[in-house]
Parts: sequence; C-alpha cells; structure tokens
Amino acid sequence: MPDPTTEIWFRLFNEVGIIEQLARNRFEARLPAGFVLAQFTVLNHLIRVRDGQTPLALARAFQVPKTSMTHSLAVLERAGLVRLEANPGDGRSKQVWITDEGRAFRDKAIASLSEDIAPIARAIPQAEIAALLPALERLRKLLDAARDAEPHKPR
Amino acid sequence: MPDPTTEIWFRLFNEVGIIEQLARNRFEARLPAGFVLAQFTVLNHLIRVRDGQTPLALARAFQVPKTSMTHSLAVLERAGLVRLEANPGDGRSKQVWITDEGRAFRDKAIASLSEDIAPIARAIPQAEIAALLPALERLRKLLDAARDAEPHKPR
DNA sequence: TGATTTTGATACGACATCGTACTATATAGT
DNA sequence: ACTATATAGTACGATGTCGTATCAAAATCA
Repeated sequence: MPDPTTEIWFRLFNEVGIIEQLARNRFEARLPAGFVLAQFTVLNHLIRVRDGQTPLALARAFQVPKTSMTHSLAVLERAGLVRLEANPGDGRSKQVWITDEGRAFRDKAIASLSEDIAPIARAIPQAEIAALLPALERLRKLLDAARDAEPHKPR
Repeated sequence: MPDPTTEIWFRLFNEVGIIEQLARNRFEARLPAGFVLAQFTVLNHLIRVRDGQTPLALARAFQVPKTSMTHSLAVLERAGLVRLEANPGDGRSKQVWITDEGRAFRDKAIASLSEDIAPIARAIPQAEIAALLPALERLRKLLDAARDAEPHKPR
C-alpha cells in the first residue's frame, strides 16, 4: 500500500462510493418503477435552477456525456414529464421544459424521499451532517477543477 | 422544499453523488481501457481481505446483486485476472482466486491511482480528510443497517 | 430415505451509460 | 460570400447493472 495520506484518501473515496450506492438504491426504491435517480435529478434541476435550458447545458451541469443526457430526456419526454422544443435562438439546439406532470412527479418524489430520510435524520444529529458539508463542497470543487486541468474528454 | 434538516440531507447526498461520479471518472481513466471500477475493486478486495471466497460472498461484500457479480467475475476471468474453481466443500458454489496477472494488474492500478490522488492530496490537508471519515463511516453503517430493516430484496 | 425447501450460480432480457460517427446549423476566417 | 471549423443533437453499438427465471446441489424434515 502507498503512503498513509494516500491510504486516507482511498478510504474516503471508498466510503463515499458505498454511501452513494446505498443512498441511490434507497432513493430509486422510492421512485415509480422504471425511473432511475438520474431522471429525477434532471426534473429537480429544471425546477430548482430553471427550465428552458438546452440538453447540452444540462449534460454539462451534471457532467455526463451529451448522449447520456439525450437518453435521459427521451425517457422523460416519453413519460410526458418534459417537453423538448426547438430553440428559437439557435436552430441546432432545443429547449427542455418541465410539464405539469413533471412537476407533480418531482413533488411526489421529493415527499417520498423525505420520508425515507426522516428515520435516518433522527439517528444522526443535523449538526454532524451539516459539519460535513463544507469539506465535501471543497473536495467536490477541487475534483471538478482538477478535471479541467487534465487531458480530458469533451462533454 | 421540506424542512431544513431534510434539506441538509439532500445536500449531503448530492455532494456525495457528485464526488463519487468525479472520482470514478478519474479512476476509470487510469485503468486499462475496457475495465471499470467495479472490476478493480473486486481484485483489490481479493488481496486486501482474502481470495478463495465464493461469488456470493463477494456480491454481499459489495452489496450488489449476485448476477452483477457473476458478470464482473466473468470479465476478470476472461482477462485472466482471476480463476474460478469448484468449491471442494460445496458443490453449488465456486471459489474465486486471484492470479499473478491479477496481482500485477491491481498493483499497477494502485500505483496509477495514487499518482492521480497525489495532486489532490497536496491541495487539501490530510487532517481535513481524516476528520471526515468517522462521520462518513457512521453514516455508511447506518444506511447499511437501515437497509436490512426495510422490506428489501435479497442479494 | 424421500420429498420439500433453501441456496449458489447462471442464462436471459431490459434498461442505463457512454464512445464513435454522423447530420445539421452556426460561427470564424479569408 | 465561401470555405473551414465548431457546436448541438442523435443514431448506433458496446458494455455494465440488475430483475426474473431456471437449474443443480445442499439442507431440512417428515
């Protein structure tokens, strides 16, 4: 094994990976059958930030390849949760709008996920969780910035 | 949006999800083409814990469905990184052994991932990362335990 | 011991992610 | 204006994940 500092980092990424997996499994069990977290997060983003964005902008926001976003949007559109319209300002691109059904879907999902979190939140004091956020945000921003510094693939 | 505590938890899971995604992308960029993190982590587990375990034991260790583990092991076996042998103690199951090639693969991967972490580790003091671990472990164990408390699917 | 249930593994199919290639439109350079 | 390049989106194929069904081998038990 490498030096102790590297070891600590491996352990961090390991814990993060496990927590992500467990949380995603829990969350997806709460979504209507056939939907995955990625699709919910897009809907949530369209409400929390704004809708009318282009698919590419969404792909960049989530740092996924644009082909992945095309697929997610196709699923959401087939389910009637978003509408894709031509972008009046640019003939190449489109705009993504959330529908009333999409809003309702998101609201119900939020409510269900909140129920899911409630018992966990009772087991760990809010302060302990809140205390984690600054360091995690710092780490996330660092990883994000470092990503651009490398020889990387376009998104 | 729900109450402030739930909001904090959503933010935590959001950060964790982003960090996991960024870290996985970085790590997989360091692995030989065609390999994903899941396959590396199995190899790593066979060395760090022990090899000779059954596929089902590995599936449980990673909390993935056994069908997913079957697939991962098939990939590793095709690449000559593990061997699957009949379990002398139980005719239903098998034992997974890491090969010399598997050890070499894992060692090279560890070295490369360490290089990848190094610049990040220089940017954030080790103490700050180490300070995160206890709370994350607590959270992971809580999520893990809560998983068993629910009506859940067998692994 | 024979029947039933449980367990370990896999075949198969559905879907998600993502890389490559391609088309259409916009932008830049001359 | 004309050409070359860049950008937005999608079709397609490869692979990973995972649920259901299936099979073989225990384990249970009557």
